[in-house]
Amino acid sequence: MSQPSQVPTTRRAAVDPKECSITGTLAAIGDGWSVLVLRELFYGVRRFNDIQHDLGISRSVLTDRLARLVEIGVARTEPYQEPGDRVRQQYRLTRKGVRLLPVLVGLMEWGDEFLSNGDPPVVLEERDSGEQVRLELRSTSGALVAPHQIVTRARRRRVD
Amino acid sequence: MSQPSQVPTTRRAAVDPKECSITGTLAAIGDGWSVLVLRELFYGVRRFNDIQHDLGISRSVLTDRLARLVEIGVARTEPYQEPGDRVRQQYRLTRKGVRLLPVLVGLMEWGDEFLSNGDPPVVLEERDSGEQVRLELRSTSGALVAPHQIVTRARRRRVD
DNA sequence: CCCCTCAGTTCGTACGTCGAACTCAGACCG
DNA sequence: CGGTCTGAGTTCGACGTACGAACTGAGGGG
Repeated sequence: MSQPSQVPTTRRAAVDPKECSITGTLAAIGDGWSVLVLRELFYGVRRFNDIQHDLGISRSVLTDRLARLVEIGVARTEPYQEPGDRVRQQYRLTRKGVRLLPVLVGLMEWGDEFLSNGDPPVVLEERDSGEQVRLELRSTSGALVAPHQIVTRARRRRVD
Repeated sequence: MSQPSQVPTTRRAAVDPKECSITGTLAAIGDGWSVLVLRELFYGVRRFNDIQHDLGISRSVLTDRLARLVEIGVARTEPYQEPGDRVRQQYRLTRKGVRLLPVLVGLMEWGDEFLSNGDPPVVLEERDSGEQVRLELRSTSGALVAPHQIVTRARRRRVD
């Protein structure tokens, strides 16, 4: 630690707030509807009307969000054809979108703990084993880390 | 799986979208500014003006967000007194707020990977060991789980 | 007594979101 | 060939929320 262990009232962050990836990620998908659209895509809902129905989102906003998600490479369109119907487009997560899953899981676990009284409405399981999947903070040595044991450090530090 | 292994175009989610903790969590803290305020609190920035300065958020919105975070129990006020100044209030995370850390870490790691080209501006370390901390999806047996190996299952299933 | 700082509050403007209605393309029906 | 259905958007006016800038209020210092 660069500071003595008494931490009465820090004035500024040790980290330049501009240089934090959280800001960028939020700018990309931080809007509440985008996250819910991503959740739908992860759940396997891929069609415009189905997503719109599930979320109760306005169609214009859904159009905008889907376009944005495609634009930033988190989702992609894919043609499909129902028998006896014309070709239409559906939406699927890309690898880049799948990588957002930990965020969704984090939101879910927090809600499970504090909003659903530990009775999760939805559980995540590993496809093959059927074992439950959870999110964990671990150090490089593989040990579990409690949140309050974590400190931040700027890689490219700026001198104010 | 309840469906055959060909998954051409699912129509609806296997999970009732209303019964997902993601919705509730987003309703609580899903607004973009709330997340950034939480980040500031996690970084150790505790004072109104400092947060406002760092984020460039409007003062009225910051007042509102801090009040909401306190109301839902994610942050709390705490008096402090600078020498030769009167007592003022600052804001700190509660345990409930600290439990949101995995969400913040998830956002950060995604941004590190896709927005900063793998060159993270900020790293998380375990306080004592100095080892880097990462977020991992693991099954109950402790094995790492790849995102695409995960399936969802509703605990209280509704019959449509 | 005036001025300073910090922590908000107030206010008018501007932008985002909403529901409802409309458009468009293709397939089917008779 | 005309009418209708469906999915996927687009358009539009009303409303709500966020914004910056200015103001308030409490206490300390010169």
